[in-house]
Amino acid sequence: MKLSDFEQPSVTTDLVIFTIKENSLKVLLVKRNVEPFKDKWALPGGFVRIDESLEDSAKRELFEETGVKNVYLEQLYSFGNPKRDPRGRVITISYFALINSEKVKLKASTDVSEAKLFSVSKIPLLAFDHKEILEYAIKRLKWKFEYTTIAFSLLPKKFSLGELQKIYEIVFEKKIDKRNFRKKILSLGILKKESIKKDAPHRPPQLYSLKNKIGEIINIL
Amino acid sequence: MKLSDFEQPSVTTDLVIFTIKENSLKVLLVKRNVEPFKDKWALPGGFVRIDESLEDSAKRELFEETGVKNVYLEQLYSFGNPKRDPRGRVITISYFALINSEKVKLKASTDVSEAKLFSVSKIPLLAFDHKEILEYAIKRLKWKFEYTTIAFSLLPKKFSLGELQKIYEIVFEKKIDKRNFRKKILSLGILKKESIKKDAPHRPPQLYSLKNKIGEIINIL
DNA sequence: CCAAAAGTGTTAGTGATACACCCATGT
DNA sequence: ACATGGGTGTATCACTAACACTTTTGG
Repeated sequence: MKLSDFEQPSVTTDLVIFTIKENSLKVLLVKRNVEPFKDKWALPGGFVRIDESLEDSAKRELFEETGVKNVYLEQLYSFGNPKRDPRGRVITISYFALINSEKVKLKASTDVSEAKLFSVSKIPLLAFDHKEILEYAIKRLKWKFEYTTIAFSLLPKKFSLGELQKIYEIVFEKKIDKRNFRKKILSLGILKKESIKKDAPHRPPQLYSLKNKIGEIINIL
Repeated sequence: MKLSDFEQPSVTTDLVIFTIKENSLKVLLVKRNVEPFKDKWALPGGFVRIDESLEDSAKRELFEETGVKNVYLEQLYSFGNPKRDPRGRVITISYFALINSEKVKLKASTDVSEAKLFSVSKIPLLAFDHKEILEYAIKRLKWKFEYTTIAFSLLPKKFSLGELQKIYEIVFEKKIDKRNFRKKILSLGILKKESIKKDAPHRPPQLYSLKNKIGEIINIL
């Protein structure tokens, strides 16, 4: 039996890139300048090259769109409805990424006229089945925030508990009790005290850093 | 831009089919009778047809191997290391299924000389990267047992709490306190009392059924 | 002295765990 | 009568949730 005995689909990776900016959870979308769905917004993505792994493909596209590397990236789900792309059979492996908005340099790449961050509450019509992918990603994001430490990957090395709490409040769209939040985070035993921040326009906060190495995500179930 | 501008990989679905039999968690493996990995054990799977969805492909293969339909099936993860198949670029979308062993009729299909259930504690060397896929599936299975009601899909419509507990004990490989287990399950409020089982060789148990429709999995986080 | 965010404890309720004996049936 | 699995309650501990005031700084 040879591989060529079977019709071969095309395979892409698509990325749901989240960040927090201006007190809101944002996702990166690109405007397509080629058919199909020309001039429509879509998730960034592209074809998997024949000699790269799925994760490498996702990392490459992430870098092409945002200029960032070494950020939180995980495989989300694979979508393969035979009709999802009008050009023919295209299967996509979706990934989601979390990046610190300070580090991003948005670039429109080939096939794309514009790249922009959208609040997840104001998403335009999307190409292909990207609405479904995005909704799935948002669910997973919330879940991961609740049960792991991925939220920390949106912060600089040293951060205050207030900054951390703000991120949670934005993602869950609700106020959190400060005392309970601090108690819970500190009881995890994963933070190291750093210096006290200077030059705050109010009482300066205690800064913390992660004890384990950056990017190591732990489960707190 | 045309799809054919990109080299197209082959795409398969592979299945991790779990069941419980003889007080042990088992997984279905097939013995390959073609190259590569001829005469080696592997997860059942096959190429995705050009006009079927990923899930339909998994369902079709599940049916071909076991003769069962309408069982618990979920997408697991996609594996796409460029070297995972010596024949060339093959990306696989893995699925995991949970079936009641009473309903299974194992069939060796094309390319396969034998199909057999193996205890997860006694897995032979596997073809491709199937060991990795299986380990991932076992982790997910345990997680799902802990936080959802998938365990019920291994039972007949009417079952006793003892039968349910036994399944948990097999999957987690440890004894569970009977009183606490019953308290927790009953407090979920998802069970309906049925009749009392007759013809038990000991005190006959109260039978229960699920209030919601079969196959509906709920989260109990 | 005012504004703005940081920091701090206690109580009540809920869910998890540990634990041992009697019951109903078939043989 | 015995073997087998079915069935039951209580006490302790850990975690969660609700709740308000003082502190430190810059302007």
